[in-house]
Amino acid sequence: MTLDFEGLYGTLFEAYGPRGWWPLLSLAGTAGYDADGYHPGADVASDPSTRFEIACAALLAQNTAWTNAERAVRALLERGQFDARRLADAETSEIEKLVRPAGFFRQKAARLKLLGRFFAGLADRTPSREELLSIRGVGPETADCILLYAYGIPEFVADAYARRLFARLGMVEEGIGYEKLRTMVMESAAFDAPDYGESHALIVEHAKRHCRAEPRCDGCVLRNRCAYRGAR
DNA sequence: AACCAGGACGTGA
DNA sequence: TCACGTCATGGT
Repeated sequence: MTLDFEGLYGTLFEAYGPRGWWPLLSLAGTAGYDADGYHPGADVASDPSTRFEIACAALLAQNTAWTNAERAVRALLERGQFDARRLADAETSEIEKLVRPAGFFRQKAARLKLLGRFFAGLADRTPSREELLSIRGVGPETADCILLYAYGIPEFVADAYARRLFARLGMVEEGIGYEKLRTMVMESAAFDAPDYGESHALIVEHAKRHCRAEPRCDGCVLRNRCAYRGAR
């Protein structure tokens, strides 16, 4: 089986255009950013609070619809402004209240505080993938999103959408794990961080529109390459 | 009214 | 190692 990742990227980019990830609600409405924080073509501001916002948002979005995670991010924004130490020292019950719409709110509140403690101690240093993975609540996808979108480090985000899409396209075996797909893609493609960032956003977009759990193949630009062709 | 959503972790085999 | 249960809100 062949893994034409670059061809897939080209097709999705042509279909959907730049997505402007990671959405930064703290900058929503400012120059280059739309009302939901998306910023196609704009540079990611890389100050500590913006990086911490991305890390928190990535954690809040775990196995949760973005619309729900977004509410929690907005609530945190209105209060803590994503100062890591302030969040680390905040009352747990207070954080729980703010992040409730994101689901798993007790877990996420506790883990956000741990994330705050970590980032407060990090200062200006760039964390390693291993360091991020050692934080309770930060798994491979969250770590890669932080490295990619907050620090501009090239990482392929091999999330559930990517694994489902690639498997349906016949590019990888069914049931492939996160690390294996990440490695396969990164060994096959010489992408920089902006391209990996775009590819992940494009895959999410495509998976939401068409390659859902129950596929909606009408209008899918990948139909002619896909085993699901004609199935639905 | 089940099912799904931009996962991670603890447990037991 | 890996399969499975748990965590929880909100839209379709």
